[in-house]
Amino acid sequence: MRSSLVRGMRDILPPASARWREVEKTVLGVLVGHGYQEIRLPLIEGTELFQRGVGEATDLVEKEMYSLKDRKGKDLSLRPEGTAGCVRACIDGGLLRGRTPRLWYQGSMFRYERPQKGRSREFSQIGAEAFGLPGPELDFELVAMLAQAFAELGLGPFLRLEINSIGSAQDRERYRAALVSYLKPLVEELDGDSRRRLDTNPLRILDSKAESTQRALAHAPRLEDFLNETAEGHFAAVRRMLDSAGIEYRVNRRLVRGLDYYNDTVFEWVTDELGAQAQVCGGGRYDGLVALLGGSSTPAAGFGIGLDRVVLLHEQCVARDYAEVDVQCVVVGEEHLTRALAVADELRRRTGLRVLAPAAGAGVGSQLRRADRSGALWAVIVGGDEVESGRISLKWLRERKEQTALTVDEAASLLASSGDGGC
RNA sequence: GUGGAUGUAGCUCAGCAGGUAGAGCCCCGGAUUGUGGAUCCGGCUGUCGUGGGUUCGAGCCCCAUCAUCCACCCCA
Repeated sequence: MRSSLVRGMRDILPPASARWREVEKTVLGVLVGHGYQEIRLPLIEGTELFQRGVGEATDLVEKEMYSLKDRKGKDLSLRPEGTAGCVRACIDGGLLRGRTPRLWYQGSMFRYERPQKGRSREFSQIGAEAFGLPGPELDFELVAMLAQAFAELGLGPFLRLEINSIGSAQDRERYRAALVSYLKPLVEELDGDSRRRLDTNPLRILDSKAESTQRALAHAPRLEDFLNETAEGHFAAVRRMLDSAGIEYRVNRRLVRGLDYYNDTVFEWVTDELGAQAQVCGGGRYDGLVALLGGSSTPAAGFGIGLDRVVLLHEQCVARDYAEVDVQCVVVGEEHLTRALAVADELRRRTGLRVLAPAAGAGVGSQLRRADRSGALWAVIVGGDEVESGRISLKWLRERKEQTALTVDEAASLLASSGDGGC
């Protein structure tokens, strides 16, 4: 019996992997350019980290975690998101003492959900988290980096930024009470999920898609009326900065996050191109989380980018041909294989290009056909004529140029001035 | 977790009152014995998702199962 891929997992094969590389490189370039440093985190954490950090009542913790017991019975979980683990690591590593680290990480997250396009059980995120900065300029910085990254990827026209402020925990507590007492008499009109949430997580009712629920919410109290002055001022400042930077956004007063740790500014990037899996990025401020997880009270904010969805969108919206190599070395006659290998090696070292070694045993025609298909820009031919004259033949595969005989040295400097080595 | 659709070659798909599998693309070779892309010629490729059942006979019918997709849900 042939073994098969586990449900909800996915392989990323070439050439799709090249696209992943490009997306990752672009996003990370922006983060690094803003002074964010890499932090590497474990895939497994104690289950209670997520229960406390993300929130007991969230769907994520309630029913989507890959949880297991190790051999001594300790409760562990594969990370379903990155923020809690990052905060834990910062506390453990003493990173927050008198410093304001800006960090990025990338890697797999795991959630046990029904798989769909854009939603697999293992998925990849790039996350950024910044600590110790209470001001609105951090919220702005995070959003601005995302706007830049998405623009560089050519995805600007397909994405929309939505932002909101959900105030402090106290604000939400007061609002929650008001919302519940407003909805209680209307219970009959709510959909099943929303009814359950009335007790567990009433704010999530706000972004229910059920029509009857949205009707029932028509005259509900509004969260923005419950925000304290500081939260109002903070949100206004963030918006001013976005305005003056020319970053477009929509204030969505119904936007609430599914994870409990957020406060004040929250945001999402959404697209209409991916069906139901519309959200490609989400984030916000979480000033209370560090203290909640046992560190000293530290303001913080961050985001997570759903890379699978961004890559999917990129695939749909940005045409690309990813070449496998830059130069294909072609050998004519097996007796010249050693020479050809040496040429390939020298070109590799001198140019930094991707140079594919020659395949002995195949005819010149088929070697060139493969070179053509691989997307290589050049073929370098080594055979009897070349060995005799002490040169190689350089052939342009994508341009109308005459094939020329050059010394390896000349070829190397010519090639070095073009191309960037692929990845 | 709920509801629905779909699984045939590497890819896109055809196949029919149930009679034992086909096309295009791809790939390989040749025309052109040291030159790719176009054209022409030839060739290779299948547990018909898996297991069971009905039948003389199942890709097609029935049951189960697995996977994918869509919506719900959930989030990134």
